[in-house]
Amino acid sequence: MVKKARSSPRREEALSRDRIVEAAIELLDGDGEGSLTLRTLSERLATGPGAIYGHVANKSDLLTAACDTIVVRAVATAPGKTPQANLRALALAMFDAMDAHPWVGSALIQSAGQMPMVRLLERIGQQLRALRVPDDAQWAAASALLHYMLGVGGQNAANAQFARARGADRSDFLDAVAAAWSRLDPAEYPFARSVAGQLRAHDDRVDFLAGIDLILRGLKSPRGR
Amino acid sequence: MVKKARSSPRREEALSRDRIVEAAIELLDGDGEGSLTLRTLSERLATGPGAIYGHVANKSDLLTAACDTIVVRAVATAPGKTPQANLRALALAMFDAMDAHPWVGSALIQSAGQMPMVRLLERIGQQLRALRVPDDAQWAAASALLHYMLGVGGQNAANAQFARARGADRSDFLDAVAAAWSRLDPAEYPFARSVAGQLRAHDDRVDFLAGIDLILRGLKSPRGR
DNA sequence: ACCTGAACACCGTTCAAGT
DNA sequence: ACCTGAACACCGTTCAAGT
Repeated sequence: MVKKARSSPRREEALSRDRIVEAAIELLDGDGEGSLTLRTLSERLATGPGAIYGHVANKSDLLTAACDTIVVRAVATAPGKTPQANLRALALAMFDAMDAHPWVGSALIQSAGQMPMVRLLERIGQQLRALRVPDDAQWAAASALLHYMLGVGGQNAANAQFARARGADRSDFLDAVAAAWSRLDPAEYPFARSVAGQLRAHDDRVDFLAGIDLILRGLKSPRGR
Repeated sequence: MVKKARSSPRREEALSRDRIVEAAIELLDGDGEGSLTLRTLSERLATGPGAIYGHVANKSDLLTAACDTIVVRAVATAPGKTPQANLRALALAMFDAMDAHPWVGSALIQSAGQMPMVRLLERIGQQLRALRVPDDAQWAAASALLHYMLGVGGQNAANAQFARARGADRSDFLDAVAAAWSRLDPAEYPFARSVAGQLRAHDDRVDFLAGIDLILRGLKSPRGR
């Protein structure tokens, strides 16, 4: 927790991309998305802001690299017995990663078409092949699963940042949302109001998996109207 | 296209929240997410940056309000014959809105728990009730549909911004992504590589609807393993 | 009461100067 | 070759001063 104890914290190890990314993850995990600044980062690395650009193209590249580090760990789950089990395990691993590192959700969305997203898409696609999903249905299925995960992750990240900005924790945030939804016009917002009361009781992790299962069920049922 | 023709462009109409939001939308649509600045906005409104804070709490509030304006229009679709038809129409209206205004996707994700998102959730929930989805399954279904839409929208927004940053259009961007995916290790990324070639041929709108239909199919099929 | 716009406290990024 | 850190061109936001 001590921030600058030593007056001349000369670096022992040389600056490297890995060390920079690692420090960025620590910053993001510790104090949220807003705390990652080229200045705070270079301070933590005991260097100047310019030095970082020797190893990283720009801030966006850095964020994608940090995100990729987390995703690599998350998708490296032990293979299960069935493709369904693998998909569920992958989904839960990603949920847990995005829950532990709330900034990953938004970084993942921002990294459209780049490595972290491709890793995820690849794992999903491979399990769909193992599930013997027809070739012409694989893309739609993979895309649905991927975008669903991205949506949940992005929303999770927004919630976390919103709560942090108000100095509140997740629980206070949910209370505030539930209260706001309860104040909506009953004639116009019956569903939101009915859901508001249950908002607090829900387990996001269970809900997330229920969404995955819903999509997987759709995959097994016959196509066409 | 002329930016400052008159030297003293005195405002005719008084400043109002609506006029500010309207100008913000024009800026966002015209030059992308990065172009919305309190300074550019106040310039366009022929006032100082401070004046805007009399009608809008902060930039985040402004972005949410702009997003809400678009969402209100999009969800106001004529009722169809069946709940399924309504859900598909709602999904397509949202896709078209997020396609025409690429910044809406990220604004929607950022506005966690606030009006634009609630409007969407409410429309989805009402159709699920009409579909006679059991009470205890409504939340999971609504959440899956909502998060899927958010994921696609967010990804769309990221693509658009990425392409704009490179001065490329959507087509160039897709070419670059397809080329990058084709360069991946065939042993490790068979799925991404197989999909890379088709990337250009896909119609995002059709794919989006396919995802919605996949979730709806899952809803109709029996639960449990 | 509302607007104005200079000022504050930041950003990401660059690049001459150092080692 | 690599690091340093001042400097540049911006941000969102505030607030004394004006009307």
